[in-house]
Amino acid sequence: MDIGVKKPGVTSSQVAEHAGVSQSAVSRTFTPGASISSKTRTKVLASAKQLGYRPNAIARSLITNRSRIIAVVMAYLENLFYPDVLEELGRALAAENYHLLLFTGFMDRDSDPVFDQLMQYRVDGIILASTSLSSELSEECATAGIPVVLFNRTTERDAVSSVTTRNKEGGRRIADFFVAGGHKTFGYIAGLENSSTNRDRQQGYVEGLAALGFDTVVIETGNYSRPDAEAAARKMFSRADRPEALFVANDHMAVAVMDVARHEFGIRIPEDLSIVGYDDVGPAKWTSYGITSMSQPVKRMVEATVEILMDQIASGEIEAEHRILNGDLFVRTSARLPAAGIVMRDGQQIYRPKEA
Amino acid sequence: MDIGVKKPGVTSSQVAEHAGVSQSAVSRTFTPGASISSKTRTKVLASAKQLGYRPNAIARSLITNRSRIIAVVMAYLENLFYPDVLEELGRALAAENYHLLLFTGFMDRDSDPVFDQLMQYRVDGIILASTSLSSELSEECATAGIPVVLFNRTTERDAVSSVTTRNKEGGRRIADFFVAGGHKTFGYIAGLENSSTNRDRQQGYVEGLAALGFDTVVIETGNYSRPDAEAAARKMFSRADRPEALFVANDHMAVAVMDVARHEFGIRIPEDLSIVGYDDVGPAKWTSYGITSMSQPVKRMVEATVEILMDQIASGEIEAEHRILNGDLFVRTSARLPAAGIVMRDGQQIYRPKEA
DNA sequence: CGCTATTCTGCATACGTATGCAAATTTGTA
DNA sequence: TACAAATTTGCATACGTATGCAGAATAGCG
Repeated sequence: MDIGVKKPGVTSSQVAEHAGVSQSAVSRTFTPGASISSKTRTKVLASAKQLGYRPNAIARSLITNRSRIIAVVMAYLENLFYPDVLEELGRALAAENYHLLLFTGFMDRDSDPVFDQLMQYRVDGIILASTSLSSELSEECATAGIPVVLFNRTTERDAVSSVTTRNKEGGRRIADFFVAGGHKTFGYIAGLENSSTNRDRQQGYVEGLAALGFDTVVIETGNYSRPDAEAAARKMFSRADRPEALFVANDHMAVAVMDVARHEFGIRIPEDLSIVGYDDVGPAKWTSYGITSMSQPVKRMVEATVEILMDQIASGEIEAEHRILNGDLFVRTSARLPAAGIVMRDGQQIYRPKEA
Repeated sequence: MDIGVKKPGVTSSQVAEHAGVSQSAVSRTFTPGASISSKTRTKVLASAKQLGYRPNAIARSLITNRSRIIAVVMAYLENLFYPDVLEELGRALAAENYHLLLFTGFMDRDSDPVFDQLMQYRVDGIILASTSLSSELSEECATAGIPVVLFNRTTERDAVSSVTTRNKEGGRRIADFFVAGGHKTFGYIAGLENSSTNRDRQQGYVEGLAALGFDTVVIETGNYSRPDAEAAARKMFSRADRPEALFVANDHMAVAVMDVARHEFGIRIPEDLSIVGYDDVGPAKWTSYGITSMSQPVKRMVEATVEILMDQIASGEIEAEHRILNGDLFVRTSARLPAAGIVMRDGQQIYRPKEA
């Protein structure tokens, strides 16, 4: 069925003429807080409805110099953590009357074209949630004077805002948990080696173990990717010194690692091997996996992210702000339980070594 | 660190002045195919680079009446199928120099605000990939003269374009597969009852079974949601006439159903129960599940979607087009195997009852 | 070299809205 | 009723770019 050519679109001037007022009046009708009498307002609204008028956001942006668009850069969505974040971001931004321009589906490191697009649309803010290509891109954006928030990531120079959780403490808590469970040998499946999350989790874990008297940690790298994690798991489980406690840097990899352990090596979990993951994302909760996992509070992280952006947009001041939130170690069936320290909260078991 | 107030942004006029040419010349430099000598072009490009100029897409949109933005509406991203689609869409649209405005994170059925936003940004096209809120919204958009494509969904009145796979044939193939595997009793866990995918899959399945002489199919409804699917599974498995072959309307639910079957009811898969899903999405391939599943070719579906949109945008003609693609039944470990009909393709087992 | 045909260029204007300013209207008060 | 104060209104202009048009520059050709 052919509906024909694209309709021209109703303009404020047309509405003005139809309502017998000036174009300014129409504009003011649709500008909250503008000076307009309720009489003309209703008159305008009636005409607008009749003509099917909707303010042209493009034209508005041009004059206000505000696009009400936030760019979100996520290199990949394979790890369910990111779709979760995206969905929550959609909600939070919509509540603030902002919109979400998504940049995804490019694995390569050519951040320049992305940056170009961002700049061309004069986005009001940028959320960088991809683990790679953050550093250069964030520098560029900050230089351009656009508010940027790194999501679940930080950079060395902390000139750009970020929202993260206490990854180092998380790693340390997992070390505590393993040792409290009576484990003696430890392994780690690393994420992307140059990512801050991986660095912090690993450091906290290794330091935590060292503080408890365990100096050796067997390490393989899974690069936060499923195939790499499988390969890492195979190497890990083929070692003569296969550890009995294994921290996998995120749940996305932990799922793969568990599959390899059980179905390729016949390892029983948690009898032969304890596994702890990170993110507490969907599949971790599925009974087939039941992964004991450090949570990252997505909702609160998103709220903090949006809050920072809104503040910076409103004030025009780009003052780097770092929000660091707390997670909890949700205890399920993938790791041996310690004798003490497990408490209930909201019907879930979490590990709290000392009363906090 | 405070970088100060937002930079004003370099305009084409400033570049023009710096390069000693007119603003038109600058515009033409950045408009492919415009009439400009290579001499002035290089001059302009030099000045542009020096000043850090980037064309303002907002202003450009205002005059060309083309935003180069495609709106994508996805109610929820919990089912990994949709993040997959999103990632692929990101790639495909970027290749055409289009951008992706994402609307997600609203479960409620208030489609009107969404529609308002779409219209305000004068998007060049709309992709509706959420199973709910499609009908009304698509009507509205079509009336407004904006190209719309329904992704993985159709409506009764087929005035609006759509991209789907042969869901009815898929259901039928699954019926064939089950019967060929020697099953005698059959069940179905339904998706959203008013969705076209669910309707077609169910119809094909039931008709296929009937054609083979089996008239009773036990049905529970999971609404394409994980919690609902778990509840449906519990009801299904508590029945006296629990079927031995169960088609679950998508993999997202099938995973939940398998977990309930194994861990709550102690049902062995595939010894006691054969399960087949739909979508062939991530977790279906994980060894813990190994779901035999009808695939939907995401990449090709996305290509078709973008192609339709680009055609309609270029021609200005909104002629409803329906692309229906083929899927394959990927055979894994969740269902008993038939004696014949399984062939290898690209290292994967698929079910092809007759040579096609 | 002179003429025409072609390619480039700049001028002016348009896109649809927001907003400062001054005029017009309404409201409040004595 | 009369006047000041407060509110509302319309006018004009600006935002940054694209583009039709006419004139300027260049190329082509005998």
